[in-house]
Amino acid sequence: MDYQNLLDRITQSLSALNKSETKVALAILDDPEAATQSSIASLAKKAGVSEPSVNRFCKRFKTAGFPDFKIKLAKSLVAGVRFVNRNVDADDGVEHYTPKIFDSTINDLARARDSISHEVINNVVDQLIQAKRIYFFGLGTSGSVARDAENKFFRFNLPVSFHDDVLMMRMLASTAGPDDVFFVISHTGRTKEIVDIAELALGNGGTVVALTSPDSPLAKISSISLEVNVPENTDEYMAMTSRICHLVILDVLATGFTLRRGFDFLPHLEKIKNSLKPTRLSKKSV
Amino acid sequence: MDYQNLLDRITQSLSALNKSETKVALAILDDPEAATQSSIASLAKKAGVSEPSVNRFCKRFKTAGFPDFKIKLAKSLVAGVRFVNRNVDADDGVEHYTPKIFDSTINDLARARDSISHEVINNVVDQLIQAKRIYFFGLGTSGSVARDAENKFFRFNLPVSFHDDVLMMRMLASTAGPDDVFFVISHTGRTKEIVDIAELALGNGGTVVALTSPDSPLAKISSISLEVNVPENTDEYMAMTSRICHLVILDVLATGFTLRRGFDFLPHLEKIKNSLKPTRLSKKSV
DNA sequence: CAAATATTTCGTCATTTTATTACATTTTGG
DNA sequence: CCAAAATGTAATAAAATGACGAAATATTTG
Repeated sequence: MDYQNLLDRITQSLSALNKSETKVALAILDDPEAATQSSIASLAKKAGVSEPSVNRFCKRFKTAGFPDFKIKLAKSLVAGVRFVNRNVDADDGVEHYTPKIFDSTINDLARARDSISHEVINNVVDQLIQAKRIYFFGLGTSGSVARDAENKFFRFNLPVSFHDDVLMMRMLASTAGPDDVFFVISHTGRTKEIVDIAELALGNGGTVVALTSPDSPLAKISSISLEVNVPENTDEYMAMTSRICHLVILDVLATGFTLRRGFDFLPHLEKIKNSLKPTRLSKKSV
Repeated sequence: MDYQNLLDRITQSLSALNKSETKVALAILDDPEAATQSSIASLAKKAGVSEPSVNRFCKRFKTAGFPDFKIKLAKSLVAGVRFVNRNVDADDGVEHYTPKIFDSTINDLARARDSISHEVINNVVDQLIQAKRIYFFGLGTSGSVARDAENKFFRFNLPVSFHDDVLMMRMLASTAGPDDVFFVISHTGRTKEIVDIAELALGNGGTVVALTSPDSPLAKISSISLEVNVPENTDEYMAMTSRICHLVILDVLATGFTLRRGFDFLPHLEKIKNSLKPTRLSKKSV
C-alpha cells in the first residue's frame, strides 16, 4: 500500500514536470479539495490544457486514470494524516508538537500494520499455544513492553513472567527446556547481553521468539523473529515509537492466542475481571 | 466539512435500509477499499442489484452520486479514520484480526489527538518543569506505562522514580512536599487504593497530576488531570488501547519538557545515549 | 378479512456525461 | 532539418444518471 502522500509527491516533483503537466499540477495544488470534486474536463479547463494532458498527468503519478487519481488525492487530503514533515521543531508550541507526535506514532503504526508478516504472527501464536512456560525479556524501554506483555498473557492462565534483570534472564536461559518460550524484546536487537542470553536459551533447547528490528543480530539467531521496521529517529525530540508498535503486536498475538484457544478461555478472563471489582470505586460513588 | 465518517454512517444505518440498499451496504462493508476502486457496474454486480440502485444508495447518503460517494468513502478509509466494524470476530483469521487491532489502536490515537486539551498539557509541563521530584504511580497495565515514563524522564537529569507497589506509594505520598509531583496513571481512575494515595499526597501538600479517564474519582480530586476518552472495550478480545494513548501522551509531555528547557539539555541526553553504546553490538559485527 | 388503492422499491433501457485511446500536429532540442 | 517529445483533436469506449414502468409492500376501505 502506498503511504507516500500523493499531494506531497506532486509538490516535490513540480520542478521535474513539463509545461502542461506543471499547469495541471498548479491547478490541483491551488485547490486540491476542488480537484477531487471536478471532472477531467473542468480541471483541464482550469489548468488551460487538454483533457488527455490531465489524463497523462495522472498516469505519470502511477494512478490508473483520472478517477483513481482523484481517489488517491482525496485520501491524501484527509485532515490530520499528513505523513510528511512531522518532525518537531524547536519553536513549536504545544498545539504543534502534540498532533505531530500523535501523527508520527499513527504513521508508524500504519506502516507496521502493512509490513508485518501474518505468517510469522501465526507461527508465533503456535509457539505460544504450545509453550508450557513463557518468559518475556526486555531491558530499558523494552522492559516496560515485556512487563505489559506479562500482564496480558498472565490472564490466559499460563505460567508467564517478565524479567528486566540480566542475571535472572541468564539463570532462566541456562535452565531452558524444550517447552520454554523466551520472548525477547529489543528495539535495536543489538544489545550484547540480550543476544548472549538468547543464544544461551537456544543452546539449551529453548525456543526464542524475538520482537525486534529486521536483520539485527537478535533477529538472526532467534527461532522466529517478529520484525518491525520503524525508522530510527535520529531526532532527539522524537519519541520512540517502536515500543508502541511492539505493544500493539503483543495485542495482536494475545488476540490470536485467544481466538486459537477458542471460547473456553473467556470464563477464565471473566474471573480475573471479577477479581478486580472489589478494588474499584463504583461509578456512582464519590 | 463532514467529520462524521461515511463508513460509520453506513454501518449505523444498516438496520434502516431496505432490501437492495442493504445488499449494497454489505457489498461495500465487505471490502470498502475495493469499493473505492470499482465501477458502479461491478459493485452493482457484486451486490446483486441494478446499477441505479447503487446510485440511489449513494444519494441516500447525501453524496452527489457514485463517483462522489467513492471519494468520500476513500477519505473515510485513510489510516486513523477507520472508525468502523473493526471488532474482532471469533472466526477471523490472522489476516483479519491483525489489521483490525492496528486500526482500532490508530483510531483511538486519532481520537485522543483531537480531544486532548493543549492547555492542560501546557500546565502539566509547567508542573513537571518546576518539580524537584517526580513520582510515576500505576498499577497493573498502568504500572508498565509508569515504568516507561520513568525511563523517559530519567533522561532529563531529574530525580524521578516509578512505583507499582501500593505500600511504597503510600509511604511516599505520606511524606509529600510542595515540590513533589505525583504523576498518577490509571485507566479507570476508580481504583480505591490509587485514589486514596492521591488524596494522601494532596493532603500533604504534593501536586497530583492524573492521567486517567474523564470524570473519574481520580480526575476529580487531582490538581490537574489529563483526561483521555478511550471508549471502554466491552469486547473480551479487544486490546486495551488506553495504555497506548497514555504512552503517547507521556511522549508529548516529554517533548514539551525538552522544548521548554531548551537546548541546554541536549548534551545531557547525548551523554546517556553514549553510556549505552558499549552495550551494543556494532552494526557490522555478527 | 379481503379487495382496492396508494406507496415504496427496484429494474430496464435510453441518454448524457465522463474518461480514454488512437492518431495527428506542434514544439523542442540537437 | 530531422528525431523525439509534448500536446491537442476527434473518435470511441466506459461509466453514471434519469425517466419510466413493473413489481412488491403497505395502507385504506368496504
